[in-house]
Amino acid sequence: MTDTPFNSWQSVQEEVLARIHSRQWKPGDLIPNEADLAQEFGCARATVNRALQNLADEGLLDRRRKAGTRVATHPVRKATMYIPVIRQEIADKGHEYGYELICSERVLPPTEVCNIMEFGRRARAQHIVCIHTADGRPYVIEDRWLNPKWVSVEEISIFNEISPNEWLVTHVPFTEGEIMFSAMSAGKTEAGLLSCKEGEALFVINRTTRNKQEAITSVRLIFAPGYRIETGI
Amino acid sequence: MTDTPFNSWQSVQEEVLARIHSRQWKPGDLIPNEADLAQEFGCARATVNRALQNLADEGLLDRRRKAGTRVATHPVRKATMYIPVIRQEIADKGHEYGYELICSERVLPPTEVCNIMEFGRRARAQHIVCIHTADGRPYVIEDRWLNPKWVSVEEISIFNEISPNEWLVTHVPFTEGEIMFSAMSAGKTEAGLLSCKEGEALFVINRTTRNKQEAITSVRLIFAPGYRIETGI
DNA sequence: TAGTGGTCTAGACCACTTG
DNA sequence: AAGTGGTCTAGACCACTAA
Repeated sequence: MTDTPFNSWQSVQEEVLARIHSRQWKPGDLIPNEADLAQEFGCARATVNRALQNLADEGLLDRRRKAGTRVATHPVRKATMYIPVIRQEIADKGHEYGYELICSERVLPPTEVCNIMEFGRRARAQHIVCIHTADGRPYVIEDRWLNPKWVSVEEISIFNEISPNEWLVTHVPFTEGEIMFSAMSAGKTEAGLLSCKEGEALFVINRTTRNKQEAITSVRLIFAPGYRIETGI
Repeated sequence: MTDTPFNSWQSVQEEVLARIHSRQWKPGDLIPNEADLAQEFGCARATVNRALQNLADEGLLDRRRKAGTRVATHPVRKATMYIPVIRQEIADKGHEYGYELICSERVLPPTEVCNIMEFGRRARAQHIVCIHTADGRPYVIEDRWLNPKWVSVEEISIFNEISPNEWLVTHVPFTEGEIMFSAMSAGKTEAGLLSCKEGEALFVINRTTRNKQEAITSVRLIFAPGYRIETGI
């Protein structure tokens, strides 16, 4: 039992972290079980559990029933990226937001999009291209395919005023999705829309959202040169 | 009180999710307090708390004392990217891993690096450039600066055999860090090392790790063309 | 100042998994 | 079979903050 009791799960977590960082508990080491730690720290087991579970969620501990808790050998670095609505992202940076609809058409999607969204080959879908600007400068191209089942024909006219990016968030719920980060060279089209040179390196986010397996929309966001996305570890 | 009791926090979470997805509880709505939900679901308040807290962590609910719990109006999409050790990432994809040290020198870092790592302007640091290959093809360039305080001169020779990326994980603990994703065009150097054309778009990860504020290392990972990083939402 | 979420406790039972 | 983490409960008190 230590002299100062650890009466909050945060303080327990800090103590455990300190022991890991000081290498008193090294990667791969088995640490004492919850009951023993609770006694040592002078708190309830649930409190220890909360702390250890949190550290395990963050990837610093490996826990298995019966096998016990070990310090992770390869602390998988989890980086959590927050992906805001584009209008907010621009406003948060202190710039004036602008939006322009470039094109809206109901056509047969390319097979690549059909595959991702699991569409039949003969169904038309809504294709929308628009651009978001910050202080008048192009910020990102939004190139989106919409499953018409989730957006009625009447609703589509709203995209003259509000970006699909923003409208969908509050009007169509989703249950799962995938997201992908990559890089591409600006072609003639992108260079024109983003007013940059052909061949410049652009940051790209692809995102598909679904409601109970069924695809709602698939979007490709092509950012102007220099864009980057940051977070803490 | 519903007929079927919800006796696990997961089932409570599912029920709450179902109500959000069915728009019974819409974005911005105030939902009942924990005590009421506990009674309705026939479980303890702690169980409801666990479920709601988890949903709040995922960004689907906004919770504030006294103000209550609301369905998030702009469900901030949190994407959690898992950043494995490069050797493992390549092995997981079923390729044969290779590693080559390109350069290791103790020199004055450029001011850009000094700023990020908060170095004095006159202190030398260890600069290491190496390359990771998959089935013999260049996969990623690792361009790293090391704070000499954390790695002794004797230890540096190990990087002939093991990449800093892998060695650091198990030998030097860190407490915080920043990570940044971006895109760049291949210059002459990158094109040479990655055997790609000059001007191709490359995906880049910058990462700095610290131990109690003090910078340990700052690395830039420049991936071969076509690299992308994916995750679920 | 009152209502809400945040957390702790002590005890209990269960689920998993290793030896 | 037994040890470990995972979770539930009921009750309690606390911390924050909107009204």
